[in-house]
Formats: sequence, C-alpha cells, structure tokens
Amino acid sequence: MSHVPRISESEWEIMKIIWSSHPITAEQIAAKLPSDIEWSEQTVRTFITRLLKKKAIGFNKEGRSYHYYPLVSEKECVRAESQSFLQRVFGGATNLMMTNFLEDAALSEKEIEELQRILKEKKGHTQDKSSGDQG
Amino acid sequence: MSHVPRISESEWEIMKIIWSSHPITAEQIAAKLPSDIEWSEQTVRTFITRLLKKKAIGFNKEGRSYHYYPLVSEKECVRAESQSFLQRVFGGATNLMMTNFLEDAALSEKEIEELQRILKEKKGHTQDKSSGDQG
DNA sequence: GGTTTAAAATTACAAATGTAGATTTAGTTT
DNA sequence: AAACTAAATCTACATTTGTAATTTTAAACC
Repeated sequence: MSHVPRISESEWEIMKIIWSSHPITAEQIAAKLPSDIEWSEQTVRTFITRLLKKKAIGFNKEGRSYHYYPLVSEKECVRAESQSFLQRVFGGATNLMMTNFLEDAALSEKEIEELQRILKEKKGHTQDKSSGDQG
Repeated sequence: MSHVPRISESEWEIMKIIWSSHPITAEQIAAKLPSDIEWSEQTVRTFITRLLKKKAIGFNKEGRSYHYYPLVSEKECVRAESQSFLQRVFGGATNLMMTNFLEDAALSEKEIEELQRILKEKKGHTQDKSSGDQG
C-alpha cells in the first residue's frame, strides 16, 4: 500500500537488481548491471541516493557501507508501471494491449500454452470487472 | 521506419488525438482532450510545438492557423513504447508480462475469447520470430 | 490600408532525469 | 591515535518535461 513513487528508467535498472538480491551494497549493484549499461560508479550511487530520497529503498549501515533493500515491492511497482503504460498507450484497454502484444510477440508453444491455461482458468471463474483497487 | 522520437506522457495525449483525427488545429486538439486533463490553451500549444520540433508531427498552413498531422504512425509509436516498457519492467519477457497482466486484468468473457482465438491461431502457425525489426 | 485579433513564436521557470566530479566522513589499518 | 581510503554526501550542469505568460506576426475585417 502507500503509493509507489515514480521510478525513472535508469532507476528501474537499480531497483530490479535490488529486488533480485538484497541486502546489497552500491558496489554489488554496479557489478550486477547488465553489460550494455555503462554508468560510472558515481552515477550508480546518484540513482541509489535518489531512490532513497523517494523512499523506494532503505538501508542498514554495515561497517563503512550501506546495505540497501527495497521499501516498495516489485509487485506494486510493476503494477503501477503497467497501469501507467496501459493508460498512456492504450487508453486503459487491456485486451487491446494484449492483442497488440500478441500480434508482435514471438512466443514458444509452451508459452502460448501457459497463456491458454491462464485464460481458461480465468474464464472458469467468470470474473466480475467491478472493483479494481484493493487496500 | 526511421526511429520514432521519444514521446512524453503529456505529448502522448496530443498524439492520440492527432492520430485519431487529422489534419487538426491546435484549438480542436485542445477541445478533444479528455475532461480530466486541464491544460491551458498555451500548454497544449507548447506540447504541439515540441512535437513539431521532434518531427513527430507536421503541419500545413491554412489561413491563420496550422493544420497538424502525424509524421510518425501510431503503430510504430505504440510498438516502440511497448518494447521500452517490456524491456524496462519485464526484462523483455513477453510471456512474463502477459501472465502478469492477466493476473490483474478484469476481462469479459468476450475479451477472453478473443485472446483465446488469437492464441489458437498463433499456435497453429507455430510462429517463428522473424518479421523484421528488433535487435 | 489600417485596425483588430487570433494564432504562432519567444521566453520563463521549476522539477525530474541523466551523468558525474569534488568533498567530506568515518571505518580500517598500522 | 594518526593515516589511509573507500563509501557517502554535496555540488554541478545540461536536457527533458510540465506548465504557462508575454510578445510578435499575419490573416481578417471594416
């Protein structure tokens, strides 16, 4: 709950690493960045500082360095970002977005089957689309 | 083709209107904005100017006003934005994104059926991930 | 052709973002 | 305890974005 802060593109890279493994130091974060990203050590630390300021992460002091951990869950950030994207690009129409992605997507048999399974399950439940927000 | 310019959140609102109906004047764009958006006329014109500078739109002078039209297609912008989102939030894993959306989505029977139909078709074709772009 | 006036162009300004260098601080080491 | 040094903090600066007011320009009208 509480509303998730706005996380920029660069900050997302940091967050993904922190979610995937924490507590974690700035140095370790820098080391885990994908190789196509070439930020100086300082740049990484700047993004970390901004995420602290946004209360997206916290830290525990451990010796001379900080060990960072998430304060917002990946789930809620993914959800917020997804909603924002869905709204901005597809005016909120989930199925429109889905069909668009499917048009382009190169999915394996197995992946298609998984989606089919989920859809089947959803259909069974005959979902009611009223309340969207929970908290 | 050619690469699509980066379109900000506010600019997307303008672009959606221009795509949906063009040529169109600044005034008409302002009038078509969703009611929950409350921008001054000047703000709308600023966004239009920025889109011009980015070569996302062009115009024809018609009397005292400009009639704007898109220079980039909705399709390619949606695609670019989708790829960016997919990459940023799901590390590029389409099926992960799909399952995530499906978990949350409130879809009607009909919408589910449409997705099922598309998936079935895709499966039949046992699609290979060719089709052009993407690095 | 001069006046009116709406539209465009210019200017403004704060916040966010990308990118990092310089400085301070406080563990660690001797 | 002083020195060393890695990590944190502070400062910097250009670009993008959100949000508009002010000024200029040129079409329309009388």
